[in-house]
Amino acid sequence: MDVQIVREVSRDGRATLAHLSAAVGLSVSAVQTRLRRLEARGAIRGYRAVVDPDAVGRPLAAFIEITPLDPAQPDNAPEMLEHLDAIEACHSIAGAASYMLFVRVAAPRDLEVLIRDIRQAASVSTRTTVVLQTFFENRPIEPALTR
Amino acid sequence: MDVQIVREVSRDGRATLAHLSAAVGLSVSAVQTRLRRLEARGAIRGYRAVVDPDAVGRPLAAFIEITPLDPAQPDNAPEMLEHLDAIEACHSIAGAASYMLFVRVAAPRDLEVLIRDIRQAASVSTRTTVVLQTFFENRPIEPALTR
DNA sequence: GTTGAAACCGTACGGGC
DNA sequence: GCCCGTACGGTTTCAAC
Repeated sequence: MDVQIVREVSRDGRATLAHLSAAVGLSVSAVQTRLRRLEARGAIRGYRAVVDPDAVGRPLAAFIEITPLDPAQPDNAPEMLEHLDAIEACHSIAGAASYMLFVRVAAPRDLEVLIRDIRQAASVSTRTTVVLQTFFENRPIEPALTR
Repeated sequence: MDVQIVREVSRDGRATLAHLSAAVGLSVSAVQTRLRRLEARGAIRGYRAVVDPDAVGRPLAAFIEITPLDPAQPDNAPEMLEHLDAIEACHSIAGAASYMLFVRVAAPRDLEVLIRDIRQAASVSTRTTVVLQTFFENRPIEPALTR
């Protein structure tokens, strides 16, 4: 039941309780209680408008792999990079590099500036892969069937 | 003005028109007109609940780079892969590989199955990088300052 | 862009299972 | 514990300006 609510609200974040109620076959009140609980437990972290990057002046996306220059140093790259608003995501990864970033900028020269900022802010080397075309992204997460 | 509305609604996708109206200093109706126009023009593509991947049984994320086995063949990998709901994003990239995927699964063995499915569906070789920890992701896109 | 009125929705509360 | 129904205040909608 909760799974179905999550699915609906992750497809349409502005769906009304009445609509959700119709979709899952519960009363509005019951849906509201479940939704509030899902939000309180952190299963639903919030709601976002999905924005077209081109429309807000960030048509160029890239992946940036990051490797600390001195592996002996304590490494707090994520905190050092958080203030750069071009960085949309930051993961630590298994592999040659330590972190994988996903970034969006307006133009190639902004990417150059960003890479320089990243290197300076976190004392790291970088390896950048430019995105040529995005076929799809941010697809709603389907609750996994396997338990 | 539109920029400010986009920023607000991308931080809180369920913000009411009344709240947006207060935030940008326009009447509720004016905000509604602008919001409808932004949606119609595709600047706002939709609204999503931000779901905790752990809570829906997909705690394991990975990047998968994809290279066609036969570069001479016409390549329609994205269409071939669209039906796999573990794939959250699919970009074509500049670099050694042709595509970069971002995927979420329940456990390592599901990743194994997924990689096999991808290889078969699209006749490609893959290179997978497991995500160890996500510091942040899906941060709201700030409209770029530079024009 | 604005105002205003009607329809709709979110919320809290009472009660039943 | 979970669910439903109702009533009220806030919200969305759409007309006229």
